[in-house]
Amino acid sequence: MQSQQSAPPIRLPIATGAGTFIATYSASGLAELDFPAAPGTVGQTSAGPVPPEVFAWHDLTTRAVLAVLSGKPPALLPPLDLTQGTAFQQDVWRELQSIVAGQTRSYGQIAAALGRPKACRAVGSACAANPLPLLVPCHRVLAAGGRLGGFSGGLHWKRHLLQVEGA
DNA sequence: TCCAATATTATGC
DNA sequence: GCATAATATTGGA
Repeated sequence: MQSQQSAPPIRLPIATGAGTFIATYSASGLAELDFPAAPGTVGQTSAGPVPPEVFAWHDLTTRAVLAVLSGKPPALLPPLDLTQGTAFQQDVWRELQSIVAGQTRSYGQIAAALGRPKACRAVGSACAANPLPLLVPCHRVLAAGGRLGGFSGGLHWKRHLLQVEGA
């Protein structure tokens, strides 16, 4: 890369009934989505003008997040920038997006779908590194036997999301 | 290159 | 149910 940083990440808040999420956009699309942190902590949202592209992405992201929180699949998603993870992680995230709302799969199932049936633990690590919870439905991945595994940002989110989806 | 950690799973008690 | 071993992938020293 050149020494010039012409495209710094842009952070925008998403206000929902459950709190304010923070969406981070790169030059390629939505790069990260954070759960509401401390109450009142909106974080450093980007100052200055927001590029038209990002503004359009943020509109799609906002609607998608609100839809998922309501237990409905997002009708349209902004371009996702998943170039930060390893090849294995990107493979896992791509597999997660194929899970339909209301359906659940186990870490072992995801691992098997990737051709590594014994990589269940690695799949869990990949999910933990998922920068886009909700949009990449890591909350629909359970441990064997239908037990809840873990979840970044708190298990209560995972439980709530599964409940509204009827899973 | 080696070591330790992990959002798992299977087995044994 | 709880404890233990095994397995794949990652990140840091």
